[in-house]
Amino acid sequence: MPELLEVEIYRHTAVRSIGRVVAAIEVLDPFGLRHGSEASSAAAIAAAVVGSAVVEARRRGKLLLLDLAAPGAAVHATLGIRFGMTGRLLVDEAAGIDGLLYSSDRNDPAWDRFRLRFVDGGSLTVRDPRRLGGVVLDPNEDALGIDAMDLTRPQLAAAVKGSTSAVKARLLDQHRIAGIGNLLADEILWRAGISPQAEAGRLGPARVTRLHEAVVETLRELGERGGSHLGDVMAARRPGGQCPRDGTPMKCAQIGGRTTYWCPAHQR
DNA sequence: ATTGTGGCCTGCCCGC
DNA sequence: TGCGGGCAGGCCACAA
Repeated sequence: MPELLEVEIYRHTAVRSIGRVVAAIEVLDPFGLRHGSEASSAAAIAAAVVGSAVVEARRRGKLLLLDLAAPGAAVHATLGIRFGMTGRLLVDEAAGIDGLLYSSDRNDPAWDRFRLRFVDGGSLTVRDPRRLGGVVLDPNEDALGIDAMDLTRPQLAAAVKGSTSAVKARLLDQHRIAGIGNLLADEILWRAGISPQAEAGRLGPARVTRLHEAVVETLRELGERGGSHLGDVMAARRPGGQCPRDGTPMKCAQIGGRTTYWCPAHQR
């Protein structure tokens, strides 16, 4: 569920854990510890974090990063948290985001997958029904591209240059630009008036500029509104939906492996 | 190297 | 009411 905007909210929530020493970890599920080549064991995570304090809460794309240091010492470990499609973050049992769109308002403690217990009695919890998220010790942050919040026009131009794939697939490629998910991609392309199917490498300078402006504007505006699901095109992302700009029936197809909606009239 | 595909997981909604 | 199918805001391993 979370795209960059939601993970940024989680980061703000995680700031409340700064300065607090970890007493123990709880792995309530094999959650995430199976995750790919970067998988970490519960024992390795415990050894790295117990007795240390969270000193910084950072974010790169959709990856939340908690830096840990022993009292008076330098950072020696970083805990990376991925939220998959349905993960939430709770600190001291308060959810970072309430009333999520993607599923019901249920918010069941049975879905708790990972927890840091602090010596002050509080906690930081990852709650993830579908278990598509994960926790990794010292993740390779540079495997992710530039954070979409910091994206410059030249960086966007470099990200699409020479690619034969659909522009939407490029926007979703976390190795090049980190943080844009399926809903943000559809909103950005709708605002830019660019078809998600357009070949990335064939976008001219004017279209790259428009796309960059749409990225900046979309992140700012939807950030102010409070989430990736609050875009103008969201209501039209359904069978029978009509473009909010010109009333044209929206098209729907799988692009970049994800369900995509766009307006065939004004997105070219 | 790039690009596309299948699969991982579970909850929810729709139609029968 | 119960059940099956399809869908979901992500990402990884794998194949061509």
